[in-house]
Amino acid sequence: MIRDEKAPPLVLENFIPYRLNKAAEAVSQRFARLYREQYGLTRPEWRTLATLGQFGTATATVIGTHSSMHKTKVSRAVLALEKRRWLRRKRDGSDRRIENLELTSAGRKAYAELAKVAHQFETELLAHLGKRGESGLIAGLAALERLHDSR
Amino acid sequence: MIRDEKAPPLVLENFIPYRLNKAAEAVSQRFARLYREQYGLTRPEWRTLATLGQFGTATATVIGTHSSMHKTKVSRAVLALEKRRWLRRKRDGSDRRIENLELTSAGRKAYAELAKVAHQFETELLAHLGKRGESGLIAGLAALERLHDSR
DNA sequence: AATAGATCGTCACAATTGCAACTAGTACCC
DNA sequence: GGGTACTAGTTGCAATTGTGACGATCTATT
Repeated sequence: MIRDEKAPPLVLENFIPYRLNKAAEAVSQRFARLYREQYGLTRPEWRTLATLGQFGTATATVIGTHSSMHKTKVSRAVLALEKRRWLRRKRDGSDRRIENLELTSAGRKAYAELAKVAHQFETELLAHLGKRGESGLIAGLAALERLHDSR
Repeated sequence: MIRDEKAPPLVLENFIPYRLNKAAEAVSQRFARLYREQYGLTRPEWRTLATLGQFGTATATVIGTHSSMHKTKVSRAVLALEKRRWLRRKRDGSDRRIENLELTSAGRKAYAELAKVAHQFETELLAHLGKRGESGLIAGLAALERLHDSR
């Protein structure tokens, strides 16, 4: 048995949190180009659009919870999408603190296009991973989600 | 066969890039607490320390490449670690643009402690994922890395 | 119905980051 | 060997992000 006394205590490129972060970053960047270059959206704006497209109507707080964004990020993204006339604010009948947000028809159109782009990106991504990579990644993510949800 | 015509075009919480990002973020945040609360390090500082601990000596450029950080981030992290007297700059004999960076003994001590913390964190993380989650995650990350390295 | 405490969204401010320009130095190459 | 192009690292500035406080509103308690 050979023992290497100079082995570094930690090898960054093998360290799971680092690898996970780097992989996520790379995927995000690649995907972001699709909505940034074509539509000029930022990531918070994209997430807001996606949430609203999915829900039909939502408050800023709901958007933040659903898309894991801080409320100030949501606030700014909503403002930007409103300026672009992709969403509208409607006051709530029973609670005047709340804004019920919904996409305009232009917003729904953009959402439909971007949802298609997103699906295609995901499909291609998974295809490139191969069968084993795909099922592995999905199982790994599910395990991480279970871990974090239980805290 | 029932068909739901109102199914949203995209469900964010099932979208792989989003899930990957969220999982990575959560793991990072949890790990960051260990070096932030105990040592007052930022993430760029931690990565710089880790790289330098691993390599013994490295230039700022090498640190950036190895730890996937922009050179300005490295520059600022190096300055911070230098002020803390955890690293030293040495001029290169043959190229005076280069700074050969190395940890001081205080830096090496901190690195040794943090490397241990890191390993422990990783071990516990993987243990919590279960056998299937662990091997899946590793296979998935490997597949993503192959994909990105080949671009 | 008055008060206390929570929630919703926004804003001002500070910290962090990224970009582009810069200085200093090296390499090429005619 | 003088010009040109490249590389290493830093800095100033702008954009992005996070924090804390705020006004407005709602809920619960008494």
